Formats: sequence, C-alpha cells, structure tokens
Amino acid sequence: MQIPTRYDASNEQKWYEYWMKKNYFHSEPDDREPYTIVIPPPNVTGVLHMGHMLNNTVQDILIRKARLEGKNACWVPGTDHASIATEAKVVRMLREEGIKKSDISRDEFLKYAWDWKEEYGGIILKQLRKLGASCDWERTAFTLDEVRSKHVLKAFVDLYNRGKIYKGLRIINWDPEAKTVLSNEEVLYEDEPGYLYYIRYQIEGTEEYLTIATTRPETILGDTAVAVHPKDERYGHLKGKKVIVPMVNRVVPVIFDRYVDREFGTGSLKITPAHDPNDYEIGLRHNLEVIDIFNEDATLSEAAGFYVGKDRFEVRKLIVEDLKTSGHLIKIEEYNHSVGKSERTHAVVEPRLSEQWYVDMEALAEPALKAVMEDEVEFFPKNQKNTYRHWLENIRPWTISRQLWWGHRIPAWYLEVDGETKTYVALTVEEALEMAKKDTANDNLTISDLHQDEDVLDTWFSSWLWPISVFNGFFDKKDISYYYPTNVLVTGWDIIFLWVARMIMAGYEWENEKPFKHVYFTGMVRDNLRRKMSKSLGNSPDALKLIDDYGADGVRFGMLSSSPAGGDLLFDIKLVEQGRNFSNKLWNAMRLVKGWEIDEKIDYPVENNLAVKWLENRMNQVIEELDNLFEKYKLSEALMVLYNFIWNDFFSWYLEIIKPAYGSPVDSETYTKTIELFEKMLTLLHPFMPFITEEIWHYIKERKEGDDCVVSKYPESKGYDSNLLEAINKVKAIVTKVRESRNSKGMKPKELLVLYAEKTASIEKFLFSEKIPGLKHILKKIAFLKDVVLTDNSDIENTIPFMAANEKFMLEFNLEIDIEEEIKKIQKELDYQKGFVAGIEKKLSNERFVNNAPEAIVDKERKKLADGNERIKILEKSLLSLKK
RNA sequence: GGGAUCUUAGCUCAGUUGGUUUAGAGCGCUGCCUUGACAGGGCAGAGGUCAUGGGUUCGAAUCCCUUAGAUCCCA
Repeated sequence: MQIPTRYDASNEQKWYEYWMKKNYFHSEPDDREPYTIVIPPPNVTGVLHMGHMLNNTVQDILIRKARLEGKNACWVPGTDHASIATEAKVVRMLREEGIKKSDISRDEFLKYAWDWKEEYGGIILKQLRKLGASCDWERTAFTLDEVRSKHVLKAFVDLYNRGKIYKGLRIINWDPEAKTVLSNEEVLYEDEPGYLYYIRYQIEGTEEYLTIATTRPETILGDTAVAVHPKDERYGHLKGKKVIVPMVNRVVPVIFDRYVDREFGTGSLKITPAHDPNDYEIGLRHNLEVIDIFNEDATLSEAAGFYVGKDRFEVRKLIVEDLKTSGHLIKIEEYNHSVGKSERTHAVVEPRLSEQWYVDMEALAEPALKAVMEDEVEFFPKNQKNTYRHWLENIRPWTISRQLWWGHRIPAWYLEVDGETKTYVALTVEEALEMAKKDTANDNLTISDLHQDEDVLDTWFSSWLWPISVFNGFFDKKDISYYYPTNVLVTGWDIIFLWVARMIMAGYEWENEKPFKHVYFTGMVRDNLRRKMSKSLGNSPDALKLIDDYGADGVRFGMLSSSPAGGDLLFDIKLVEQGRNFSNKLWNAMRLVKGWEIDEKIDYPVENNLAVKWLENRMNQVIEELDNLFEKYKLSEALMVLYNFIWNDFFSWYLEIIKPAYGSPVDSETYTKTIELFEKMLTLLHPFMPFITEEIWHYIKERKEGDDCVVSKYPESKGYDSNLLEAINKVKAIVTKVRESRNSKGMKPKELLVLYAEKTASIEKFLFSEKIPGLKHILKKIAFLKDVVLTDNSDIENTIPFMAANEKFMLEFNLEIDIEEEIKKIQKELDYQKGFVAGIEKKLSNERFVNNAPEAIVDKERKKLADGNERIKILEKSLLSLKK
C-alpha cells in the first residue's frame, strides 16, 4: 500500500487508547526510583485553554522522559472545586432558570451544584488526553471529594488545636458580587483614572469650613471624624473643635493623627472607619464610632440615611451633584488611583468590617522561607526567589472563611449557653457534641442544640494540601512515603503566593518535608502583540481546534519551542506550523528509509560506515547536551537541539550520505544501523512529540508485544570522538563551499565536476590517509564530484578557487570566469582576514596581556594568529595568480 | 512611593565562572533549484559598533555606576 506523502495527525488518538489499554500510565509503588508530579488542578468546570496546554505539555514531557529512563513515573491528575468561580457559574445558571439563590436552601443549592459538576465537570480532563497528557487516571482526585475533604477538615482541626487558626473582627476585602470575603492574595490592584473631590465641612459653631479631599465622596455618609496632622500649623487652631458632616449633618470631632499625609490634598482627611483599613486603625486609636453604610451587595444601607438601596457608583454621581447644589463641593481634580478588584469576579472590592476565620501565617512561613532561600526547594528560574522572600517576610494572616456554599463547610459548631456563644471545632458533629457535653457538663445536649458555622473554606485551603491529599497522606502512609516529596511542580508564577508558598508551608507543617524538590515556573501565554490571552479580547485560539488542525504534536512543539522557563510565551501560529512541518519531515524520512530494498549481497560501503559512526558519535553528543538542558529545565532549548540534530544532521547530512542511488537497493548493514539510529532518535523525541514517534516506531519495524516507543529505553551516551566530529565538520565546510561556488556561477548542482586540492601535508593527511577512511568518499558523494585530485599546481585553468578548512581548493569550471568578480571576492575575504589578524596582533603586542593572561589563552591567540596568517598567504597567492 | 527584572539580527530568544577564530539559533527576508522521501521541500546568501554614557580589567554582550525605555511584584 502506498504511504501518503503527508503525515496525517488525525489518528493520534488511536495511540492514546492503545497506551491506556496497556495501562502504561498507571503507577504503583515498587522498587524503582519514583518520579512524581501532581497536576495543578484546573477548575472542575473549566475548559482547556492555551495556558493549560503549555503547563501540561511541560509536565508531560518531564513525566514521559522519566518513564523512558526507567523510573516509576506517576503523574496525578485532578480538578479543583474553585469555590467562588463555580458558585458564581451555578448562581448564573439558576438565575437563567428563574431561581434566585436566596430563595432556596443550602442543601437545594448544593444539589444543583453537584448536578452541574457531574454534567460539565471534568471535561478538561478529557481534553488533556487529546493533548497526550500521560496522567495516571486511576488516581484522579477532586478537592471536594471524600478523601480530600477529610484532609481539609483535619487540617483545620489540627491548626485550630495548635492555636494557629482563630476568628477575628477586622476590615476585610469584600467582593460585593460574590458576596464573600476575599484574602489579600485574591485582590488585584489596577491603576484607574478617577477624580479627587474637595469637600468642605462646616466647623461647628462658626462660619469657618475645613476642606478635605477624597476619591470616594459617597463614604462621607459613614464619616465619624476628620483628621489632620498634629504638627500641621494650618489646623492647630482646630484642637477640640467639631465639624458637621454634610448631608447627614452629623457632628464629628477633628482629631490629630500622624497617619495623615500633610502633602496630600488639603492635608485633612475624612475618617470612615467602616470602609477603609487605615481609617479603621485610626478609629481604634481615637475610639471612633463605626458606621457601616453598605449592604452586602454594595448598595447603600439604612444606616447611610440617604440613597438607600442604590449602588455605590450611582450614589457617587448623585452625591457629587447634591454636594454641588448645597455648596459643599469646592472642586474636582483628575486623579489616578489604584483600585482593588476581585480576582474571580473582577468586582471592585469594598473594605468592610467583618468577623472571619484566619490562619496565623508567621510560624508557618518560617520553614517555608528557609527551604526556598537555601534551595531545598529549588526555583526555576531563580529570580522568583526575591518576590517569594518579600511576601513571606511581610506575611499577613490568611483569611480562610468564605460566605459561600460550594466548598468545605467550616467544622466549627456553636452552642448558645446563657447568652454566650461557645465554639467547638471537630472533625464531625458527633465529636463536637461530645466536646460540648464535657465542656458544659450537660449530658442532655443533642446535635440540634449545636449549629454549624455557615461559611466554607477558601478553595486554596484545600489546594495547599494537594501534594499530600492526593496520596491520602494523612490517613495512609503507603503511597505518600513512596511518592512524596514529589519531583517537580509546574505552574505559573501568578499563583506563587496563592498556592506554591502555601503548599510548601503545609508540607512542613504536616509532613515535616517539602512537597516538591523543584518548581518550574511557566510564563503567561500572550499573543504576538504581548497581550494576555483572554476571552474578552478574543485573541485566544481555540485550543481544541488547534489540536484538530495541527495535531497535538504540532501544538506541543509550537507551545514549547518558544517558551523559556519563567518567560512569557508569545504565541504565534507560525510556531505550530513549524511543529506540523517537523512531523511531516519525520514522516517522509521514514517513508524514504522504509522504501529501500535491501540487498544482502552488497558490501558495507566505506562512506556509510563512516557516516554511521559519525551519527552515533553526534547523537551521543546530543544526548549529553539534552541531559544538561533537562537538568536546568531548559526545555525549549532542548527541543531546538533535537530539532536541529534530527533535521540537519540526521536527515540533511546523514540520509543524503547513505541514500542509495535512485532505484538501487541498500546493503543490509547500513539499513540495520539506520533503523537502530532512527529508533533511538524517536525515543529521544518521544517526550516532546509522543504521537508521531509512536506511530513511526510501529511503521519502521515489526514490533513484539510491549515493544512500544512510550516505554522504550532512553538512550545513554557512551561518549563521543571529537576528532571524528571535527573531521566531518571540515568536510561539511568544503561541501558548502563547493555548492556556493556552483551557486554563484549558476552551475547545475548535480553536474559531476573535479575538485582540485592544493597539495599540502595537512590536506594529504586529512583526505587521503586512511586515518578516517571514507571522508573523501563522502565529499565526492554529497558535493557531486567526479574526483578529488591533489595537485602541485596552484593555478589551474578554468577553475574556481576557494578556501575551506584552511586549505585551498579549485573547482572545475568549463565556462569563462569573470576574473574581476573573483578578484573582488577574494579581496573582500582578504580584508576580513587582515582585520582579524591585526586585532590579534594588537592583543599579542600588548605586554600586559602576554604577562597577565593565562598561558592557555595566550597560546590560543597565537594559534589564531598563525591560522589567520596561513589563510592570508593562500588568499594572496590566489589573488596573484588571478591578476597575471 | 518601595523593590525586582529586562534592553543582543526585521521578530522571538540563547550566550554558563569575564578569554574557542570579529556574537549564535529559530522564524522571516533574498537568490537559485522542481520528474528522485518531503514546496508543509532542497541549496546557498544577506542582516547586529550587544539600549546610552562612563568606569574596573591585559581583556567586557558578560562585573560596577549614570541616563533613557520596557515589564512585573508590593503598597
């Protein structure tokens, strides 16, 4: 049957099913060295996007390479329940069906949420299979499944009992859309243009006014003081005075506090303790009243007294108008200020006073900081270490409660006893009841006397346990003692605080051990204008369509080939095309070799023998380079090294050398060796392009059961002979010059010509001795030469002279030569060489260089000088003979 | 406002502790090649005073400082 001339990537999935059927991705503890990765769990309701593709391609490359190296590779997949995001989606879905969340019970809501999860959840895991991700699917975990939930509750109870979790009343970040508190890490700040409003407050009992500047005029309804700096001479006379808040006509004190910035605005500041963290602190110092003027959706509450039920941004416009009318508004200036927004809902965050659960992070941070600073946990690239240190050294308590339903409900039960609320934290309500009974010495208590905390935990409170919980680490030591710590975490630097740092903390807190040895930070995927890929910009290609169009291998190639660790990936469809073209090249090389007829009677040609030896050595060199690059996680560079080796060395040079004449058979030795080399090359490439390598693996040879590329043996380098590599490089240089000479004269590339070499001891030794047999044959074959002839005559008629590898050659040429042009060419080369030599001479004539530089460096310079002078001699001679 | 990183070919990036020919790769570009594994191909070529100005050194893309620009983190 005819093999098509183009590689068809559409049957990639056939191989995925094949691997699954053979259970190659499943891992159980055994005697081998483990190699473990836990996936950064994507949102359970998410769909595959470009960022996932990059991230998971990287993980798959690492895990597949480890598997080929004979390690027990285990890649644990799973999903994250993504509390806020998923709840928001479910709420929206219900709203579309005409159901309001506030109209249904918690249990009803959760039923809808689980139904939703069952229907749409985990799509992304199926999509990862298309990409080729070789996860151990039997281990698939979910942050809200039974095992993981048990871990979360135990972690909460542990920390509570260790005094590291507590409840506190503070100013928090409120997301008015999701109607929940957020941690500091979930708030993103953006600079936005806005206005600074100057508003005057009448000083009580006088006709005098005090003017303040604010960006948030609507909050004056909650003002309980006005502050100035104690040393500000402008306001010294206001000591003990009171001012009247406009609109509400509340009389509030003028206070003196050093927090006030005298340079900003008018140097006087309105104080709204309920709606600004700094104001709250000031309020505590001065014992101020706290008036919360907002509802939980950031509309104005009864307490505001005005605009009740209207949204804060609408109120801002209204109040500005009203203040203008009443004469309180002095002026408006344009002003850029930074606005905090919810990472998930993008709603503008509202500071709000509220009681929440916190984790005291200081003690947890200490070992986590040390581990990274001392490279116990190593970051790739290293430059993230500074950011990490800065955060951990300035760590603040972690707000872990969320006013949501979708998540792990906080295992705290409350009991009202004589108007006092008692708290019992336990794994189950039964345990809590026992505690309550003991505590109150009341044996008649029942479960219905207790009521559980209404809130759930921050999603990250389950994610930080992930490397432990996926192995059921709190409850069964079998897996965790084998797989933990994992080898590497592959993730984006944007969640270094939200996730990476906290996992390290949890690792030391519970396992007394780091969760992973290395962290590989991928960059963001951006478009070629450096814009972040996003749905709203519409600049993100559909990941699955990309796979359909170019094959997973092509996409993997494209994602990786321009993605240094930590650096952003500027996605360009050209790169994916390049990957697809590479697949096609591999395919056609396979077609070439497969198409050869083998003739046992033909001898092993000397040039083929040399070519095989050369490619073996070169491959060993490449293997060493790859190992080195993998160690540093320079994966895109590793891929480029392989790409160049395969395309240039293997296909362009090696195959051209050994290729039998059209229609002729090949000797069996060459064939066998070529297949062997081809196989090794496929294994080397497999981690990057798993599908096509498996496909070709089965094409080039009959395979026994279990002889599959995915589990083949990764080749090891046995060292290489640099002299041999150097010799071939010289031959390549000569060939290139021959081609260039033909090219410049418009001669046929394949017309057989004689090449003359001026006779020197070195060229004689190089091409004509039997030290490395076959060099001359290779030269003849790929440069299309009738013969290579040594000559004493340095000026043969009708030849094109050129220099290569420090020797002079003359290529047969049967037409008139443009002598002027030749002279110009040689003159140009001569000028370059003279400049080169002059530079070195200058260096060498500098006594301080010769005296101070290491001997080896000076010797090298001398050798460079000698070589340069040699070339000049040859060029000058050529020039002379042309001119006569 | 505080801090970090970066600036090398048209584009995206390598360039290890300062010294391997006067800086490399991929893409793009230019010319030639088409019955032969592959035009999703082959061969060859052109392109850079390494952002700027100083300094250290026998020697700087590499170390230090200045200036300009870009990105990011924190507040």
